[in-house]
Amino acid sequence: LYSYNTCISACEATGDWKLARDLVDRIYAAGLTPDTITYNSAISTCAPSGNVEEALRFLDEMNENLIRADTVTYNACLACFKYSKDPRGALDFLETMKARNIQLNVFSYASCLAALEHVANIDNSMKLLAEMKEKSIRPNVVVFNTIIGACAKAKDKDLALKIFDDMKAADVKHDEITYGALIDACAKVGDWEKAISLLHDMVQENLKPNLIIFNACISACEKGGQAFKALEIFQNMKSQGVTPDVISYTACMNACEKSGMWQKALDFFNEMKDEGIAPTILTYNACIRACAKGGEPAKAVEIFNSIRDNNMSPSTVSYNSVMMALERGGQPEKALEYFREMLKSNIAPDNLTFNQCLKAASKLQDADLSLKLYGDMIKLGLKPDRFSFYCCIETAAKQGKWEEAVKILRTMHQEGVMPE
RNA sequence: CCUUCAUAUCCUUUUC
Repeated sequence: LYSYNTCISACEATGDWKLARDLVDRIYAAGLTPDTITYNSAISTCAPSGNVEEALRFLDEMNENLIRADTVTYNACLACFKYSKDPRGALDFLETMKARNIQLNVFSYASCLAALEHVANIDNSMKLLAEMKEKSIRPNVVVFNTIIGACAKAKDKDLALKIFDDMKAADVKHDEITYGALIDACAKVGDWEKAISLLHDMVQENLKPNLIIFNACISACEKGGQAFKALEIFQNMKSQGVTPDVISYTACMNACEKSGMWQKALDFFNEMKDEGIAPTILTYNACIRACAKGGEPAKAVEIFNSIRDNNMSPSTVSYNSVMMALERGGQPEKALEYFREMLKSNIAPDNLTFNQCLKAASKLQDADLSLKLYGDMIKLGLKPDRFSFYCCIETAAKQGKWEEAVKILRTMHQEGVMPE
């Protein structure tokens, strides 16, 4: 049984819950009885894919077979919500745990906080923190780090820094991850100076900046429009023996592109390939956008096509980016061709895709097209925003159709979209 | 610290 459990545990790294399922069945087939650890491990394999259904199936199976489900079991289930379709379900599950008299611990709250990070507002996280206090469960470094991470996602840098102070006041020792989350909070609002100052702080405290820390700093400089600072950090990390990865390169490329140095962005692209680092789809997208900004639509198309040559699929953003390049290059018809190709390839268009098309329709002065696109957006459940309406109005305006323009303005009001 | 639970880093449109 110990051997089986070890194997099941190994499935977590790859998130292979099917294999875990098979191994559990084999335990029974071998005439053995799985224990709590077997199921706890099996449930954990469902976390990377956010497969809550399968996790709960394992939990039910435990109950049917009278295998005791403990706090770790329930915590493992909670962790499955993070990447599920409904991460907020973690809150309900926490209530289920209470109702079933499962003893909550710091892991329960940390898992729940991690699940909420991407979807909820920070108030929810703060409530959970308060609840821990009530229950005399002391928040640990992971709990604080997770909350700081949530502040970063919500672009609330000040709250992130305040939590950091609270953490110190509570005598909870911070670590590299704390700094990583704090620097990310600065990055998200483009405060590159604070990000770099935090980098220095951690060095002072004898915490060694790792790859993620440097990458977050590069991103902070990029967002703050400081391309040269970003490149400086890129050099610094190398001289400190930290090898840049694909994220470092992609972040640098974005920094270059944002500052108008699109050739430099492409240089990075070539350099990373020379280093034997495989680009991700995000890297390709950064390249395409650099070409778009540089007024090189042909190059953008070339790189777009090379995505498939490298056995990857263009993403929605890839299409949006290549369409942007073509539009900027004065080829709106060609941009629309890519839109059609996108639909054929079953890549889901998003709001930006449609806005891009509406912009093309405006350039082509094609009011019928813009009307059709508007209808398609609604059909697909996408919400036209101010820019979508703006394009429609512009198209009507170019054709002197003022009545049509006024009509669109009214629709806009009805839809609750505020005009500028 | 060796069978089971939680945390940080990269991409897209804005009137002229």
